[in-house]
Amino acid sequence: MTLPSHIDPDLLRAFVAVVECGGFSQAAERLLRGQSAVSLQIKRLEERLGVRLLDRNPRRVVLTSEGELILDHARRILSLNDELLARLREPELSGLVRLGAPEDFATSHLPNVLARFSRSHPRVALEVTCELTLELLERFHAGGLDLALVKREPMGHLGGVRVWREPLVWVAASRAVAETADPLPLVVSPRPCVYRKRATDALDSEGRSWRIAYTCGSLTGNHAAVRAGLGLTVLPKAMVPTDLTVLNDEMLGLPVLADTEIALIAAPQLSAPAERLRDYIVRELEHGTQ
Amino acid sequence: MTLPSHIDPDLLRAFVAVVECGGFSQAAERLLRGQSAVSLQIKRLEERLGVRLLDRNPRRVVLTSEGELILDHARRILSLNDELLARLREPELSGLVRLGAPEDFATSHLPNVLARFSRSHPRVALEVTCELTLELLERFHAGGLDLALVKREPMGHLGGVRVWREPLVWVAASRAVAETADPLPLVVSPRPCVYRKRATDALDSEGRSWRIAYTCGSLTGNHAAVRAGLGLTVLPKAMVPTDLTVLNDEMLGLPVLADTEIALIAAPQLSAPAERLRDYIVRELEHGTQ
DNA sequence: ATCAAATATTGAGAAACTCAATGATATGAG
DNA sequence: CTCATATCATTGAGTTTCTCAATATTTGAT
Repeated sequence: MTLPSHIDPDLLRAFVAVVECGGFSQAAERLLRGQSAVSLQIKRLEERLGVRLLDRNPRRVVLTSEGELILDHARRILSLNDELLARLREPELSGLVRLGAPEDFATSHLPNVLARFSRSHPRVALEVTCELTLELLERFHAGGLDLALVKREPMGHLGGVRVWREPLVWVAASRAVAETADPLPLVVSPRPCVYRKRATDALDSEGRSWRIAYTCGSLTGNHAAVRAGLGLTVLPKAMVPTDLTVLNDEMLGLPVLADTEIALIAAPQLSAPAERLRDYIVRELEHGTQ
Repeated sequence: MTLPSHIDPDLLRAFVAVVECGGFSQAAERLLRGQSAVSLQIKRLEERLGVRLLDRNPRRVVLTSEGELILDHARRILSLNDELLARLREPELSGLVRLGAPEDFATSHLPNVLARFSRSHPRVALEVTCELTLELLERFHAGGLDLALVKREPMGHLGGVRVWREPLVWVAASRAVAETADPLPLVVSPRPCVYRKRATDALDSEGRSWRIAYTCGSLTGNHAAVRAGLGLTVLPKAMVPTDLTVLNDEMLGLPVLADTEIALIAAPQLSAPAERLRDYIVRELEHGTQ
């Protein structure tokens, strides 16, 4: 006996209705269908799946263990189904969404997500602002952004939903840079930069001396400086340019860095398009390295 | 024009196939079906949804914006569908899963989840161990647990997947306890307790003096002590017994506490039932207050 | 035993689906 | 400009599947 490759949602709906109503007849009423139809639907479902889903007694209907196993799935499928239809019913979204993001994130993981979003919402204009996290927060709280992706200190209470987590690593043009230099030369973004703080705090707590060798507001500027051998920097693992070297912590006595967390924060009363983008980002990034 | 309430997954599969193959004919081949069938399927889908999904040219097929909007959803529905079927194909799971959890979590949010799991996997035995987080970790690393839910310091690098996050609050029998007493009397679990450390660290960093007034290994024991006015304790917000009072931080000068994070960690080579439970817990708790 | 309440079955009619063949259309080579 | 070609659209017949209404069967309580 071979299982089919598709399950008719109609059958699943009947199944869920029977479970929730506690009987075939009540379910039939709710489904605006005859009792025999429901009976046959359940029978069909059971036949196709090759398992018994419900134990029928004249008094009550109870789930078998296979029924339990499926119930969750069935509900999820139905809710996706409904969501899809609901989305088609509502008019096409249009408007402007102002999104803030740190430059590194905006140039690495974000573009694909935004591109897909934009293709399915051609009348929504996206305005992306790239700044350092603390500046983004300022702008956000001043009402200048609908949504912002910010680097969150693990302790932080900014609220928001975490959408990304990634190890932070030390990066240099070659191992030599870290081996020889004693005040460790750092290449980082200017002052309120989260990674900069993360790096210097970690070094301080190990009593290792450091100095700022180069500072540049632009990410690629910093990459260039590192490439030129001016010093080390700190980057999320997935964003290390291929021609730079990740420094293995233990070997060089560099401190371990806490993971980066990127969280999405949203203004109190979002417009419909902003709300949609929020949901989209959360869902798309949800599988980011946990 | 009224939308139907169900979408035939078969049609969605055809739609996705056309998008992925870049054409009706290739899709037909993949679906083991005639080209006209695919053409009609797409037509039906478009008619039912009331939107045009694909722009057809003899050279290539491109998604409309509505198509983009749906594609994600369609893929998700199909993958749930497949997952459900895959699950039915495999033999019934059986065996033992050893799960560790802190007592508070094990008595609050966990039971429902485990009950549902157990109903759909009647041949899987669950052995739940309640201990303090650090003891759980010890036991876990000694190979004594397949899965463990542990309180994670936000900084922590235990790995694992976060499954729960909840504000931590100060709790007492009445406001009076915190107002009058100067060395703040605390009711907490014995030593390696995460909350205990969280509380005393927070107090220390504000220079507020405290003393341990009562210590008990059992959660309900601690509740009783608090109820009797012996001191304050710290609890996740949702777990405060109704007859105890949550102390509003600012008023009493109590420090703000970082959120609790509960993470699920898993042994390297999980048995099939343990793997299933892991997935189940992650999914079920995924909507816990972010 | 008998009854009441529930589900199961049956057969007929309607609807939907697939196929194979044919029609229509845009693209690019000559 | 014309035509060959690859591609999707349409048509009509045959088949399968679904629903309904009526009827049979099952089960547990009295």
